[in-house]
Amino acid sequence: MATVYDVAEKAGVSIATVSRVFNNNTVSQSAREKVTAAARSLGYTPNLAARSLMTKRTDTIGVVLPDMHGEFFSELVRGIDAGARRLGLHMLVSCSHDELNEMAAVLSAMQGRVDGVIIMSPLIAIDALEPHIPPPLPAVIVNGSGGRGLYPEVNLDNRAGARQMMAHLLAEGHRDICIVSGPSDNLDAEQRQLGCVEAADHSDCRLRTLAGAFTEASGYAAGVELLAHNALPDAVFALNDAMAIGCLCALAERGIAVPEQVALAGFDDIPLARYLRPSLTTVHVPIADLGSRSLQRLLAILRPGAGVATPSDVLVPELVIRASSRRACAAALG
Amino acid sequence: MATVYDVAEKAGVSIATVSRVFNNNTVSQSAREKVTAAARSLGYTPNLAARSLMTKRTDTIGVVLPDMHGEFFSELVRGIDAGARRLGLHMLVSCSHDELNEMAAVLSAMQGRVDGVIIMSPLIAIDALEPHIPPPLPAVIVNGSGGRGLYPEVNLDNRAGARQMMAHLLAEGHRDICIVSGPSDNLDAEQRQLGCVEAADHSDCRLRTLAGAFTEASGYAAGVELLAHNALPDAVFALNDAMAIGCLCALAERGIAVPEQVALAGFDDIPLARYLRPSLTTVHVPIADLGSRSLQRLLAILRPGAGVATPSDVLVPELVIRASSRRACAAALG
DNA sequence: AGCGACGATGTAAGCGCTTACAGCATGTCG
DNA sequence: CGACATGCTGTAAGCGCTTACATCGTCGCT
Repeated sequence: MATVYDVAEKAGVSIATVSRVFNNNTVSQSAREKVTAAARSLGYTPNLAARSLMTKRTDTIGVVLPDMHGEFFSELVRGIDAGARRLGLHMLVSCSHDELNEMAAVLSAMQGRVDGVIIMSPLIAIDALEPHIPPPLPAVIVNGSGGRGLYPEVNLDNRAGARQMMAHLLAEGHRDICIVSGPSDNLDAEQRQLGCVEAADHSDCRLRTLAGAFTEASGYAAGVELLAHNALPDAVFALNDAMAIGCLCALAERGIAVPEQVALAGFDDIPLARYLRPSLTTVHVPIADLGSRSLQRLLAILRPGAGVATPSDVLVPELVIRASSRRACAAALG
Repeated sequence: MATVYDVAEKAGVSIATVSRVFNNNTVSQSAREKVTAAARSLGYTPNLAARSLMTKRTDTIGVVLPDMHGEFFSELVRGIDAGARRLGLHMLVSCSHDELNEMAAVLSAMQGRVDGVIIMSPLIAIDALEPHIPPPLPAVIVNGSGGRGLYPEVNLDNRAGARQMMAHLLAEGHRDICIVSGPSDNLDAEQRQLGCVEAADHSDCRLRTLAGAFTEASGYAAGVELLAHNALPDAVFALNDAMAIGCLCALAERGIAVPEQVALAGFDDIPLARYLRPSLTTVHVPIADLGSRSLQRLLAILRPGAGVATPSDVLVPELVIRASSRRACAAALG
């Protein structure tokens, strides 16, 4: 590998001039041309380790995810990557951390490799995680509430989304609503459930809960359970789309018509929600936005003054009404 | 930030000894204890830039993807990450490169940041890409055929998968089969189509093709098209699951029963394929395996001798027969 | 003509680390 | 008892780069 010395010699200048050319400092036009020509002919690329040894920067940001299953995470990464590339930043990704120690290990291993990290931790409470974030490491928490304000957060208003959906279901005339919950330790799930309860409390509706785990399989199981007890609600609100799909499958298998006999709703608005039969009423989560927004936040720390801080840290999801929740005539008349 | 000097001073040893402790070289027990104690109390972490300046290693591998849409890529990344973490490697990810220049730029930007790269390039022919891979950068190509053997490849046998599915459809008695193709420049799509044609050539079946783009929307459009011409085939084979879902939606909307009136099959076996109504017959692609296998290949280059080379570079997908392709009675009797 | 200002360039000092080499006790053997 | 292998440890030389500082024309000005 060629070094600054090789380029300098070939171009007939000093190494400082070579360095200046690659760092856009003041260099005469003639010198710049000689250096770039020499560099090209030698196939020179600056050694990044040496550079970051001097500059203390890595131009890389870390992304720590609990998992990589499903479209949610890939969308998030996409959102971050898009912004990062525009800024000339790289992205160090690590997933599959459902456990505190593992998360802490990854975080400390990232130290020195990244200028900052974006952490998504719906399973691990932030206040438990905070002590494990190496102090010199700038961090932004995405979609994980419960922090003590040590790190900026970018959150999705899961609660508001759930309330919106409940309002919609109530407006459609449903009074016996069953929610399929998420994993007990998942903060998104918790917030969504809270929103449901809040909405129900302000109404005259009956709210039941069936345990789920944010997977298709658990949604399917919930659907089976629902039918076994022979007490179909007016509407089923699965707290994510994957479970709604599973549930829909169970209902369809047993000949229950959606939305005629029971309305169904999900949460997330994954791309294929609209292609289900019936198309799925759900809450649209701007996942990629969540990613790009958290990157902006991180950047506001890394390059103070450069980027304007985003106005808000809370993204409000949007109700998407499709066929699966259309007013069931029978329920409306009864 | 503390350095080796600080730790050495506090522990009363030389910096060489400190370094040895952190690199598992021969150090007396007593020295090791003094150093680890000093390091802990100072919160010392080795500076990775300085280390890789000496060692020429980054302990990081690059992953270059064309995109991050859908579950395919996230699964792939998951497969790679799992292996990488076990080996103490980090993962630099970059996505959204549907264009040669962009890909080349990312590749050259990764040089010096990674010890090797895994490149997935279904859109860009490998022989066009190869000249843009910096020569000193070890690389493995995953799922992109057409290379000249300069780099190891890990491929999925798309053709065999398609042939299997065709054999199944033929065995079910279908003789008028319509395939919904993928994007014209996508190599996976190309191979799958080739497999279909091969299988059809060895049979007495009629094969039609409708253009698709690997998206739900294009599958939906294909379904609409199919019905517009009023000439329903015996079976529709969408060359990926997303299109099968879109197609199913279009058929269902117009009251066409699957599989009674027309059989339907997909390719990929994305997690929710089994939860569709009817559940989708498809070709199971071991995506995470593709990822971990390519990592093994890369490792075989990076640490020669350490890992046993994998026996094969070609993964054969597996037919998964579900409800959507069950023999249509009418067709069987007719 | 002589002054300071200024822009381009070179020199050299590290950044924090690994590692070849040398040094220095030990213990072992002829 | 000297020669020699053995096991730890320290010294010092870089890895390839950025950048403070010094140098050196050149120019505009009085």
